[in-house]
Amino acid sequence: MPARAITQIQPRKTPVQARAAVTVGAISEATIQVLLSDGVERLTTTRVAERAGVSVGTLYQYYPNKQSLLFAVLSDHLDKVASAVELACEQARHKPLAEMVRMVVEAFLAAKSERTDISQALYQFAADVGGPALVKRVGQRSRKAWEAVLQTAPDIEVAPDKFAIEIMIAAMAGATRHVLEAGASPAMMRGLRQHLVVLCQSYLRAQLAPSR
Amino acid sequence: MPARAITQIQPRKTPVQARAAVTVGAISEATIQVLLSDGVERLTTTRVAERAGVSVGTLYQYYPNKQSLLFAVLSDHLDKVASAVELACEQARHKPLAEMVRMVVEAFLAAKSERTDISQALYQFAADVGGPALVKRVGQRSRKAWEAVLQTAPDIEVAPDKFAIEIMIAAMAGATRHVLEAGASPAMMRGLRQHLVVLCQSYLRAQLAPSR
Amino acid sequence: MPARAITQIQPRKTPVQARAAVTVGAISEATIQVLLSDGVERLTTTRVAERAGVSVGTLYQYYPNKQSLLFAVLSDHLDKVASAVELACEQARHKPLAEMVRMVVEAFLAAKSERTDISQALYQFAADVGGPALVKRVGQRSRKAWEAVLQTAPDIEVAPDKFAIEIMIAAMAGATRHVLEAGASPAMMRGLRQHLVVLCQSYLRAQLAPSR
Amino acid sequence: MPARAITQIQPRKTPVQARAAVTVGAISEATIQVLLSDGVERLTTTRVAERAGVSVGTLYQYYPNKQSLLFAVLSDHLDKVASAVELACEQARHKPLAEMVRMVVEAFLAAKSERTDISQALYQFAADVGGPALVKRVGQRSRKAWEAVLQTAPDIEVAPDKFAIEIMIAAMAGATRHVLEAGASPAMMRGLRQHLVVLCQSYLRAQLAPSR
DNA sequence: CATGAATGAGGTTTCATTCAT
DNA sequence: TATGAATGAAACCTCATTCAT
Repeated sequence: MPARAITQIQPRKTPVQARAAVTVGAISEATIQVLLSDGVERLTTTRVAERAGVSVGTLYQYYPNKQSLLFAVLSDHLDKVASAVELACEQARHKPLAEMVRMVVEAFLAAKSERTDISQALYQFAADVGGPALVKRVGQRSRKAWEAVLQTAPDIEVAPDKFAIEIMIAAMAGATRHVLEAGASPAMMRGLRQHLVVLCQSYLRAQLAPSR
Repeated sequence: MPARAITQIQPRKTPVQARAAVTVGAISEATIQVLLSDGVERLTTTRVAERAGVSVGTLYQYYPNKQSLLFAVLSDHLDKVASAVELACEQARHKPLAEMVRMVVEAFLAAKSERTDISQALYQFAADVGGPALVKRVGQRSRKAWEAVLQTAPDIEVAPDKFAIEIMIAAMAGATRHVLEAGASPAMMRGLRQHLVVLCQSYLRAQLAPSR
Repeated sequence: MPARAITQIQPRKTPVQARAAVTVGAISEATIQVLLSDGVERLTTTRVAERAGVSVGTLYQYYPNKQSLLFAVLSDHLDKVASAVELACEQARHKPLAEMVRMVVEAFLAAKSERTDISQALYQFAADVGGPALVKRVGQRSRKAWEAVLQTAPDIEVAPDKFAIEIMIAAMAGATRHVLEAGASPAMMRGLRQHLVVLCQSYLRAQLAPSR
Repeated sequence: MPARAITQIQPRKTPVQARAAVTVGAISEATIQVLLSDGVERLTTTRVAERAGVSVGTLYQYYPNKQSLLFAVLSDHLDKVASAVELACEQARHKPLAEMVRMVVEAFLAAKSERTDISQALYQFAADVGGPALVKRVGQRSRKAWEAVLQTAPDIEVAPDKFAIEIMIAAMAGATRHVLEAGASPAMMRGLRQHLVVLCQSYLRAQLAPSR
C-alpha cells in the first residue's frame, strides 16, 4: 500500500461571501479545463490560477495545497453522482425490479453525462491522491442506496448480498469509463444506457435465481 | 482532446547481451516496486534506478524518457493479459456458452491475479501516458478473441455485437479493478471469479434473448 | 546548414516594477562576469543566478532558457554598437570623406571600448545561438548607415557598393576582435584606432578610383 | 582572462600504422560533420564516434579527451592555412607590391575555400578551448611570413610595422569569416578575393606613404 | 586493439509555496 | 484580501569517460 506523505487535504476556508463562492467556482472549473487541455502532468497551480483569472496567491487562500484542490474537485463530482443515485433509489422504491434498475442506472448515467468532460478529466488522477479512498467512500453510499431499494422490490424474495452489488456498481463504472474514454458520442451514450440496464437486470436476476 | 507534448515512447535499444537483459529486467521490476511503495507522483527515474541497483544513466540507455519506461511496463502487462485471454479463447472453442465464458473469464482473472501488485501499480497511471490508447489497443485484441469464440458456441444462434462485448470486457475490468484496489484477499478474488462468470453469462444470454 | 533545435529566444516577461528591473540588470551583468571568469563552457544558469545574487527560479522568470539569456546579452551589446555607428553617421553627414570615416570609425571603436570585457565575453558564443543571425542583422544596420553617409560626402562622386561596405565593416570587426582578444591595452586601442581609420579611408578611396 | 581547467590537449598517440591513420582521419572528418549538422552544443564524443563508424572507446584511444579532439581539428586547419600563406610568401619574394599582395591574399583565400565547411564549422568554437591561443600562434606564423616578403618588395622603401600587418591579417580574416557565415557562394568568394586584394594593397600603400 | 555498457556528476528547467507590497 | 516576484528543492536527462569483455 502506498506510503505517501500525509498532507492537509481539506479546503482551507468555506466561502461564506458571494464573491468568494464565485472565485472558488472559477478555480474549480479552471482545474477541469487545465486537466482536459494539458493533462495532469502539466497541471500546475499557476496554470489553474491563470485560467481562473486569479493570482496563485488567491488560489492558495482557498486551498492549502495542490492536492486539496484536486481532491475537492474529485470529491464534488463523486458526491454529485452519489446524490443522483441516492435520489433515484428513493424514487424507485417499490417498483418492479426491471423498472427499478432502469431508473437507477439511467440516473447514474445522466449524472455522469451531464459533464462528460469532468468525468474524463478526473480519471487522470482518480488513482492518485486520496482518490481510491474517496471513490470507495462514495461507492459505499451508492451501494447502500442500491441495497435499500432492492429490499423494496416486490418481485424478488431475497436481496443480493453486498459484494454482488459492489461488483455490479464497479462493473457499471468500468463500462462507463471505457465508453467515455473512447470518445463518448451521444449515440454511444444511449447505447451504453441500454446495455447497462440489461447488464444489471440480468446480473441481479441471475444472482437471485442461481445457475439452475 | 488533451494537447500533450509528443514524446518518444519506444524503448531505446533492445538488449543483446545477457548482462543487458538482466539490467532491463531489473529496471522493469524496480518500476513496479517504486510504483507500489511510493506512488506515481513520487516515482522518479533516479529512484527507479536506485531500486534496480543501476545508475540513472543506465536507465536512460534503455528508455529514452520516463514516460517510455512507464509505457513499457504497462504495455508488457496488458500484452500478457491479452495473450492469456486469446489463449483461453482458443481453447474454449466449440464449448457450450456457460463453459466457454467460465474458461475465458477465469483465464483473464488468473492473468490479472498472477501479479496483483502489478495490476494495482499500473492503475495509477494507465490514464496518463499513452495509457488509454494502449488499453484500447489491447482491449481490441480481447474483443476480437471473444467475438471469435462466441461464434463457435453451439448453443447460441447469433453472436452478440461488438459493442456489447466491449461493454462486457470493460465491466469485467472495472469490477476487477475495484476488487484489486480494495485490497484483494484470495477469498475476494475467488468471490470475484464466481460473480464475474455469472455476470458475463447472464449478460450474454440476455443480449441474445432480449427480454421481450 | 546546422539543424539545431528551435528554442524560444525572446525574454519571458518585461520587468515592470523597479525591483524587477534591478534583478534583470543584475542577471545580465552576472552573465558577462561568468562568461569572462569561467568561459562559455562553464557558464551555467545556476552559476549566473548565484553571481547575480538571485535564485535560478528568478532567472527563469525572465528568460525562458539559457540561450535566450545569452542571446539577450549579445543583442543588447550589438544594438548599442549599431546605435553608436548610426548616430555617428548622422553627425558626419556632408563632411569630407576623410573626416567622415574618422568620425564613424572612432565612434565604432569607442562603443566597443566602453566595455571591452563585454565584447570579449561575447566572442565566445557569437557563433552559436542566433549569433550569426543577430550579427548579420546588426551588420545590416551599420551598413545602411554607412551607405547613407557616404552618399553625402562632398568629395567623392559615386558611393561604393553594398558589398564593399560590408567587407569593410567585417574587416574592422575582425581587426578589433583580434586586438581585443590579444589583451587590448589602451595604447593598443589607440593604435588600432589610427590604423582602422587609415584602413577604411584608403580602402574606400581605392574602391572609388580603381587602380587602373 | 578565463581561468579554465587545464586539460591534456595533445593527441594521445601518433598513428604510425595505416589503419590508425584512416581511423584518425575518419574521426576528424566526423567532427566537422557533426559540428555542421548539429552545432557545438550538440557535439558529443559518442556522436562523433558514431558518425566516424567507430566506437567511443576507439575515439579515446586517439584523443585523451573531447577538447583535444576539437583542438586537433582546429589546429590542423589553421596549420594548413598558415602553410599556404608561407608558401605563397616564399614564391612572392621580390615581386612588386601589388603582385605580391595579390598572390598571398589569393593563396590565403584558396586555402580557406578548399573546405569552406571546415572554416564555418570551426568558427563555432574557435573562441573556446585553446582557440584564441592557437589562432594567435598561427597568426604569428602568417605575420612573420608577410613581414619577410614585404622586406623583399622592390617598390617600397620601408616595410610596415608588425602591428599594421597583424591588423591587416585580422581584417582579412574578419571579412572572410563574414562572407563564409553569410553563405559563401562561389561568386561571392570571387568578389571577396578582389576586394581583399584591393583592401590590402591600398592599406599597405597608405601605411607607407602616410596621410598625404 | 576495439567495443559499448555502465557510471554519476552536473546541467537545465519546473513548480509548489511563501510573503512583502 | 489579492497579487505576483522570488525561492530553491528536486525532477529529468546528458554526456565525458572508464573498463570488463
